[in-house]
Amino acid sequence: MKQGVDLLFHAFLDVFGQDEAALRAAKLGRAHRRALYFIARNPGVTVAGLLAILKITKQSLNRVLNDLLDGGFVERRAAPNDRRMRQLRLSPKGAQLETALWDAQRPKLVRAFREAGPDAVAGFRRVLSGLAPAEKRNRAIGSIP
Amino acid sequence: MKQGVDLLFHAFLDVFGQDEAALRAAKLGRAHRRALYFIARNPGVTVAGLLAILKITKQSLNRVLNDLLDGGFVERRAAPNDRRMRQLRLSPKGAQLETALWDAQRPKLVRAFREAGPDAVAGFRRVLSGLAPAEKRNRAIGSIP
DNA sequence: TAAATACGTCAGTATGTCTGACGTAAAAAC
DNA sequence: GTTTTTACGTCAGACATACTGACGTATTTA
Repeated sequence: MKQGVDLLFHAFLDVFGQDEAALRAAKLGRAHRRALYFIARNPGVTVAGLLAILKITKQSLNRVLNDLLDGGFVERRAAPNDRRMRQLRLSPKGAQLETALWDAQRPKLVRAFREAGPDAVAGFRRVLSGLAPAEKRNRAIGSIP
Repeated sequence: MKQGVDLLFHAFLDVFGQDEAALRAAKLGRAHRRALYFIARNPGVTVAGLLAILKITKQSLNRVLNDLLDGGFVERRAAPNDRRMRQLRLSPKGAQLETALWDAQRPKLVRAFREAGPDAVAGFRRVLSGLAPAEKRNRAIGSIP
């Protein structure tokens, strides 16, 4: 079982620990990359929703978010039904960056998934779904499905 | 595929992001916990070996390692065959802490693994093995198997 | 109108990590 | 047997990320 934890650690480093040139070019760090990724995954997610995903504090997110807003990577606007909430989505510029970042790490994932085979991938998902907290197994709270 | 990345992120947070009371009681942080874990997993690992696992710099590790040495959680001694290398292992006190930490997170893993079933676990390992860099798939360089 | 909610921000702090430079002991190369 | 390389330790300074706590604002709900 500990072997599984080892693997989880290394795989996570491999997927999320990369130091992309495209990121540094945009003067962004890994925290920005994660935010960007989950905004892309959950277009229209609210600030509270994103906080729940990233599990960081409002203050921590705000710094990152302001960088992304200042850089024009993310757009923020009031939710139509409740104007207290702010919905977040990628700008075209942000989407372009996200695509570039994703394309850079995609081959590794494709290869791993294909080499393992569909049954292994199904098992991979089942185990990780059991590990991740129940509320987070699907899309984020506050996102528009 | 991105769904798999989402899962990996949340599962990692769940497994490695915990803020154990036992850690704070020992005045240690998550970086110490990771070092402790991988020393426990690779008894006799060298400093360079541990660096390769954690993928941090020598200076970063040294601060963490010194805390662990000062606290009496880890023992360091020269390798018999090459006295330039230092082998790291847990002290009884360190092993005790590691066991306590592990026992705290174990139930979650046991449950996830059991609920998913052995085939799913096998798939989980296959996929993660494909994601993790090849050199790290087994035990660490510098460890005594 | 009053209270609660969702968010933004200011200020200060802790943690974890980095680069760069320098030093030491031991092994390997010559 | 001297020189070079290796493996590690350390000092100094910096940056990135995240935290706690307090306070302000707009908007919705009671």
